[in-house]
Amino acid sequence: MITMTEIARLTGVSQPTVSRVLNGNQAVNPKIRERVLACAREHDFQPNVMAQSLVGSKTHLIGVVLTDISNSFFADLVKYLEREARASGYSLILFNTDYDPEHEKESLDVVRRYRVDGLVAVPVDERAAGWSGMVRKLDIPTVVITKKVEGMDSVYVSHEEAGAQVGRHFLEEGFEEYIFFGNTEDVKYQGFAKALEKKDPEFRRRLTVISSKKEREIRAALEQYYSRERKRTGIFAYNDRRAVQMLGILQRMGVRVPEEAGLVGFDNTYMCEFLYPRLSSVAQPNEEMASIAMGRLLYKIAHPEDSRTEDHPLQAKLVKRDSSVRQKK
Amino acid sequence: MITMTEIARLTGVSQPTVSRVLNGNQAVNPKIRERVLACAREHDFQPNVMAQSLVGSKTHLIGVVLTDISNSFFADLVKYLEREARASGYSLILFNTDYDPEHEKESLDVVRRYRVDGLVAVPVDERAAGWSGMVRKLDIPTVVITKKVEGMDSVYVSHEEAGAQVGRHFLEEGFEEYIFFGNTEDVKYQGFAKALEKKDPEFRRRLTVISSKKEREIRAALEQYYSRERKRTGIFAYNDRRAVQMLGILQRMGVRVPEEAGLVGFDNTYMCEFLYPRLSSVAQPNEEMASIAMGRLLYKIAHPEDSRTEDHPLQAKLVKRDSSVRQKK
DNA sequence: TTGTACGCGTTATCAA
DNA sequence: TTGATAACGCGTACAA
Repeated sequence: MITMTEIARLTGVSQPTVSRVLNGNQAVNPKIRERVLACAREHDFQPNVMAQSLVGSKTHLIGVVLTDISNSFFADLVKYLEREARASGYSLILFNTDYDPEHEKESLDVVRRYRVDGLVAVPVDERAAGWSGMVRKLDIPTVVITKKVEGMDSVYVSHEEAGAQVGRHFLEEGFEEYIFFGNTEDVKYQGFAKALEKKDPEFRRRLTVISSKKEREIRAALEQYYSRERKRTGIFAYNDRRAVQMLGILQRMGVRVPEEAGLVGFDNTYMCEFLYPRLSSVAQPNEEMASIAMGRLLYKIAHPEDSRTEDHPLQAKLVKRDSSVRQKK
Repeated sequence: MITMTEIARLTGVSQPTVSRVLNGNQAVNPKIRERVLACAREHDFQPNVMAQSLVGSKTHLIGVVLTDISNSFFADLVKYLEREARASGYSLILFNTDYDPEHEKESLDVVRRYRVDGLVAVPVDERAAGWSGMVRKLDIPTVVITKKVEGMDSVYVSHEEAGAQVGRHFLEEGFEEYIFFGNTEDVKYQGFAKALEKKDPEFRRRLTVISSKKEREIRAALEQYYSRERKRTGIFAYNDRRAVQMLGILQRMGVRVPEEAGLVGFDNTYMCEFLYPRLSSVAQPNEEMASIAMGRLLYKIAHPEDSRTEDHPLQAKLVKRDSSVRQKK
């Protein structure tokens, strides 16, 4: 691949002159300018970013370290992050930790080796011993996304409030028993439970939790659940994947949705609109989240002296659809 | 961030010695070795890849330029590509073209600027004037994935054969009328049509094509379709997204699946197993595809003198589920 | 307006 | 076994 020095040789000028022409900084003799530009175009010159960053100490790379790119929620996020980065002349170097702290550690090392200008991280477990210390020690402008980490810039959706929205929705719709499909350590669950408890201090007696991801076990749990007489049940699944799974199982069991069981998912993925019945789901503002995160990151890169830390809680929004709303008329 | 020169200063040796210690190449005085290693550990030294590549002319970067990361099929692919790359000490620099040739061109420029060691590409339109010329001119080891490009290494699934499988499946299951939901320029369609035509030269009279992505239009088309008496209809959707959409519409219309209409999707995404009825779909061997592509790419990087080009057509496999198979018993 | 000289952080080649 | 020294491709101060 052609270099500035090579172009300089071909056009009979010095390398810095070529640099000046190509960067359009200072004034140069129009004739030389043309000659150099022509030569550069002819050989399709592209500056070596590696060399540029070596001298300029800017790599124009943003490290993205996340847990699972195959999850369409994150894939979506990456798409928007890439768009924002590209618009500002940055590129993404991507790492998938697969929820493995080892991979995460490894990725952070590599990220440092590339001297990325900034880092967008979705931690495997932000509460794990030393995670935030580890990241802070990298000394790279960082924004945590989808999670809140104390003392670090975080852009996230309040899962607690989101869960509460679902709880309130269930109350409005007159559900009287509840199933949470997921892990109760999830903040979504906390908010959900709190909202319900507020109206009904004894709601836990009317709550069933299903955590398994295996169809057989889920089905068994549901069959046991339905082995007694039930009132209208509101089911909250911790993401759309699980919600679709749940919907399928309910349908196979012959439970009518939403008449007997209302269902709400999380992430508002494209299929919500397609399913029958259409699936209610909590929408996270993905594009906004990516945009704010990248905007904040670029600001931090541009203002390294500003060591303040910002918290960006965003609002999720429950999109109510047929799966949890009683048919009118 | 600490450098070798800095470590050299701190430990009172020369910088090349530090390099030797850290790379473990040549023998060095054990005492010095320890001293240097200790210092490196203490400051968590990570070599500057930019500097390394400047001299070594290897960046350990693989450029990934694809059309739409938010499509879970590609997201899945990226996950496996990343895994393979990581295993060989490479990292991914990711570009999302969003099906825009401008973005694609731009991405390829940036990829060159970073002097990536290899490129994995999903072209926006591999038949577009100059695409393959453009990529070839980059002079970077490249593997095209999911598409076949003459004269370039390609790893892909034969969509023609995949479509044919669906056609044969419809024949076996006794469908007598057909809907193709997608664009007829798609090779899937060609294979599908050919397979059916073989048995029934006049099958086109029994074929309806729906290309719109808008629910209203699709529904209108279906209503028109069902305005006359119909035999059992086999519907082939060009991907699972569309298949789910189609399924929802059919269910809303009260068309029974698979009794009145059989449905087959494409990509075999996770939800196929969850839906009711479970969705038949053509499975592409994603992991294998990523693994072969990356393997081939690494080979080409390691053997730049070998300019042969390899074609890797893989077999898709139709996974038959309830949505297209008559219930037994 | 242009060229010389230097430095960024490494690796590699020498000579010591 | 170690240390000078050059080189990679570029940007930038400085001198001309």
